[in-house]
Amino acid sequence: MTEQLSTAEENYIKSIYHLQQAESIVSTNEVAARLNTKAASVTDMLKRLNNKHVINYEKYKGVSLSVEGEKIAIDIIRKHRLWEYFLVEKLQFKWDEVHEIAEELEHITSKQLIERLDNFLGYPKFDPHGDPIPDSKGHIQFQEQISLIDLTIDQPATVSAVVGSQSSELLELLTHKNIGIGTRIVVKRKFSFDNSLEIETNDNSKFTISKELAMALFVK
Amino acid sequence: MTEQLSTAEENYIKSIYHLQQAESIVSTNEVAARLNTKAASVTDMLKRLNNKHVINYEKYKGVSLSVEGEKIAIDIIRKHRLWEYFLVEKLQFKWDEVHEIAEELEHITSKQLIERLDNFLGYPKFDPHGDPIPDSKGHIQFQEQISLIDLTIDQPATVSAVVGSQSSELLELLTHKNIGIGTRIVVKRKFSFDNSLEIETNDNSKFTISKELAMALFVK
DNA sequence: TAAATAATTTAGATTCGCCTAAATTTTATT
DNA sequence: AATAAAATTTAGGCGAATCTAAATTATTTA
Repeated sequence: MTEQLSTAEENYIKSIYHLQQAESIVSTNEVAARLNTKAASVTDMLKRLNNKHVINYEKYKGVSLSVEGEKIAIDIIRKHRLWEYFLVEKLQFKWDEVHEIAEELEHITSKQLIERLDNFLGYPKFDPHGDPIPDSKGHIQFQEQISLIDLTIDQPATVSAVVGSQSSELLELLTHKNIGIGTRIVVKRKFSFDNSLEIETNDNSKFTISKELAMALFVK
Repeated sequence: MTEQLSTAEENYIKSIYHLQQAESIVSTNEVAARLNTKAASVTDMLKRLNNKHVINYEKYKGVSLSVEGEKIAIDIIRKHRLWEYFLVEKLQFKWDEVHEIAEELEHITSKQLIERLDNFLGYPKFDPHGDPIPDSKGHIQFQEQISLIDLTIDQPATVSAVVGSQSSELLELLTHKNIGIGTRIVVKRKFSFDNSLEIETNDNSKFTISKELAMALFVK
């Protein structure tokens, strides 16, 4: 289909994909900020990617992925998230240690490799951060994720993502409270004074968490 | 210690290492042939690597690895062979399918990753082709390997390498006879007429193999 | 050993991916 | 709407890694 892309090209495509989640048209400066590079370098690359038909780009008009480009982006994301899953589940890395390594592994080209890895891992649907892993056809299982703060009382749910998962302070708190991706939670009471929640988890323990923490936890 | 090396630089170092197994001083043309590149490109790179002190190089005098360079080479080979082991043992690849993929994986930089992978795999000593895997300190367990054709009668041994393992004809024959790396073999008789051998394997089957096959099998 | 041949290096280009500085276009503000 | 500010692109350059063609050095052979 498409010829081999360089690592740099793949990183641009991935960035544009992620930026497009917020707004369908992405600016040169946004891409530059995300990739820690200069706007002039981005313009250069956009011209090249445009020639390869993986993006739609017009001078001064911003950029978006073509259908082809979106396929490529999803494929890279699939690889990234499968490797993250592997690193956490098989090699015992913590979920906040795997991103950098997966950034490298996601550029390994073998199609066979990723299919077999997927099989070896048991076709996981979500990565260690709770983000969905696209399947081999590029289908992404989108899911309603709501903040724990908005969860109905007595409605069981599973922690599927943590916003700001890069913060070690947050990680410390979660470790202490024994909460992670996959933890089952039921909200038992809501205290309107400070918006804190009384919750019950997996291990039958019942305790209160702050508004701040509840807002950082997403469940499905 | 040393700054980050590019993939290209690492590949040059690895090539020089392997070529040095045959002769301690390696020529520009030998490197060029091994890397499918031109002699002029090699000269360029040798100058660069020389400046980084990972090789010993003098114009027209050939090249050899410095102590530092050899460490780097062994580290890359360790990564390559561990990944090959992973691909065969965990992802069910055949041993003749993994080289290319490992060529990419060997350049992933994380030290932690490779140590954890090693642990996950159970600290294997030999890769699927029977080549030794250097340990985390760079020690390589060298082993006497002899051709099966030279093995003493009634002396049990284990298949540790196959020469010409890239040939699919050979692979076909080995699959049919159910012989692979790790197969235990005892030579029961030698027939001087055609130098064929009667052997007994793991699974208690007894059969004859040709001189050609015996010469391709190495045991320890 | 002198000439022929082979190996290696140098010179000069090219592409990729990046940079800075200057020019241009778009957007926001008065 | 005119001008100021912000965003973007162009121009020109640089280092890495490669190439071809020409020059140089080493080796082989007659």
